[in-house]
Amino acid sequence: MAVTLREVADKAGVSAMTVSRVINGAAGVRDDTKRRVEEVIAALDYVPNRIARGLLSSRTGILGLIVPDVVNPFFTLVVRGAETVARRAGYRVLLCNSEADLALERQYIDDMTSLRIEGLLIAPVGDRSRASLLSLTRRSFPLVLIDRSVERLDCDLVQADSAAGAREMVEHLIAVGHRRIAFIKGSDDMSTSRDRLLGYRQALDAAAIELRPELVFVTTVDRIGGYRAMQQVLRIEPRPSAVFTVNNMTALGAMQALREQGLAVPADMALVCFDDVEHLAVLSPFLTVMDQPAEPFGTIAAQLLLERIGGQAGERARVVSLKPDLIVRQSCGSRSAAGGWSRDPQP
Amino acid sequence: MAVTLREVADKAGVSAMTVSRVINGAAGVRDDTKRRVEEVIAALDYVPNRIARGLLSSRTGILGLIVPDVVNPFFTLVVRGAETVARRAGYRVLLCNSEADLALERQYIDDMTSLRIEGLLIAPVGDRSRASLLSLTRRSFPLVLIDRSVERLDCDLVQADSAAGAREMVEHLIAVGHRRIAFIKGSDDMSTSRDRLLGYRQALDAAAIELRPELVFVTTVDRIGGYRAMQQVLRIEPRPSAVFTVNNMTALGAMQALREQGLAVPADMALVCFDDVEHLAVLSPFLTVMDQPAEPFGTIAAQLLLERIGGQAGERARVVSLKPDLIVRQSCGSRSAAGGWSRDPQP
DNA sequence: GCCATTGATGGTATCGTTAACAATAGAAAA
DNA sequence: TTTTCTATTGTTAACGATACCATCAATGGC
Repeated sequence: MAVTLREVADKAGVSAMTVSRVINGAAGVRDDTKRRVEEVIAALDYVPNRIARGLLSSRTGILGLIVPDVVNPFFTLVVRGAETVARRAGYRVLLCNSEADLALERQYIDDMTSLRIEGLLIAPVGDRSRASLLSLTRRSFPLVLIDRSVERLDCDLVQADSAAGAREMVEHLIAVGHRRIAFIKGSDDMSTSRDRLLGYRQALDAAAIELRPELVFVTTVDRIGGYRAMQQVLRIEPRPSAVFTVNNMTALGAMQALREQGLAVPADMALVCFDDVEHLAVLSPFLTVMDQPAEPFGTIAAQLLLERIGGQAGERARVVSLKPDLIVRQSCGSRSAAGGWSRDPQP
Repeated sequence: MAVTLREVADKAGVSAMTVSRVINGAAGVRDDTKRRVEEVIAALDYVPNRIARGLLSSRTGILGLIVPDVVNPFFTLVVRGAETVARRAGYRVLLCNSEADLALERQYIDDMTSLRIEGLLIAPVGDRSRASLLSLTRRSFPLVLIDRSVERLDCDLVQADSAAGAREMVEHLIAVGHRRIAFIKGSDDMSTSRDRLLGYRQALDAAAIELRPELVFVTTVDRIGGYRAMQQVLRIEPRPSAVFTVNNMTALGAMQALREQGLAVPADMALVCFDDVEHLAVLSPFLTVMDQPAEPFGTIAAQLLLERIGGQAGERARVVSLKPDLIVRQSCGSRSAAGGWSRDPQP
């Protein structure tokens, strides 16, 4: 169907090898031969078959990227960052959406392996992703984890300092007067949930506030999860005065639940979360958040991966911890930093 | 490096062909042989090499998807839709972000062709994408355009009825009392900009309002473009009472410019746009928009593409026009449909 | 008991490209 | 002139999987 190198060779009256040399800019081709071949290539609209090339060289020029939810603005930015770096290095990115489904994630990993991607960037579903990933690390396949670590899996990782971030955020809540603070988190299978719980605990401890297990809600880390969890929060007596949700999507769901009950933020309930909600911040910046540098997650992870592919990384796993940033806006009734507009995105 | 079929064959004491048969579930393998091979496959963690397979069959199982901006929630949803349908049909999606850059787009198209993707979904940069796409259509390569048509390029297309949508939206503005309405649009190179301008014109005509060229602003269809255009709008005397922006990102930028000037929506200026801003609608639904069914854009386009790949589509190009939906909220000072909350996303 | 038939398995060529080596021609050196 | 060299081009094999045909043993029918 598509034009092959051999057809070009025939039409140009040379051997396949000569055409190959022309394509790859190799030396040892006479100028007029080269010109003739190039003319035929242009005439036939010939494009080399990377698949065939890949078979021979096992260099496909493709990187895999698996995220649990492409629609989450955090991951969208990660994707953009990774893609940009990959492109500059001459790689394409094969993007897949695991939908936080372990079986689907496994299938994608197998598929990508089978397509001979040269390396994998992944924000894993959780610790149970270990089995799938282990088969990669065992044969030292280039692999970088994003956002979430996996227990007992020793490999490159780009994450935020979740515990410190959570602690700072909860300390802020305490500082502005909250003492009954609920925490909406994801499964303990995810390192981010564990780490943020730790920070929550530390902040409470430091303020000598008892951690009440009935104020910790476990749910799925998406909008619907946040929505349901907030409904549960609202059934608690006495009602907490503040809620800390584990990420942006759960915060959105939580907001929605509050709104449906006619409750206002921060008047009736303070609300904070991890991750900014990019576009939202522009339009009506009021949610106080622990912003993670999403795009750098992608760029740094891609760089680590490229280094590993290039054999420039040693045996040892490298862990990059990025510092999240507290952006104080208006969602926790803080009087200490009214507005906080200065930290908002510039056009 | 990776385990090959031949290694499995050797270890199992059979020929390569037999292993191939087992992998593909072909008949004609004795049960005990099959079992033995399967054991070796499991033991060696063997995964068939799709690249090699692809070389022989020219079926790589990869679809290409090129969008101008992955971060735009509209395209994010398109991606999700397309990916879901592709996966169900056993295909992977290679996603690339053209960043509305023609040269980059061309490079991606060439790269993907070279990787022997089986079909391409693309939201093209604009009419000037024609040259790149023509080389595909000429050899009837499976291709579906998303969101934007390309002049004089006859191929499958999934779009919204932009003209009708724009007209309805501007008519709404007129109905609630606006007569001096600015329009922030993208380059005429994009069909969506042309079509929406047409709708704008029709609505004005129908109301016997003269279209004033100085109220039409051309910019890039991203946040910064909307921001700059709105700054220009604010310099016009007398100031328009309403602004219609061509998409969600320009609306965000426009909002930002307004906020910086301390202007309120809709009190000081009405604002409407095409595309909803998903997450935003949940948190503080106030922007009146012409919502496009983003995810169906992706699913339908993918279906059309799969049909074409499967040879179930005829010669003729198929054009699917999806109806956008006016969601009236509070950003144009409408009293006729106060709130409009009923149309907002449910959890 | 012999040949046809069936079922299981192996051998070979192939996909498009390239690495490694071979071969040719003309030029330079002897 | 003959040899050696260099520049250019061609040949062969290989990457991993599979289609196609060949082979072989066992079975059944006569």
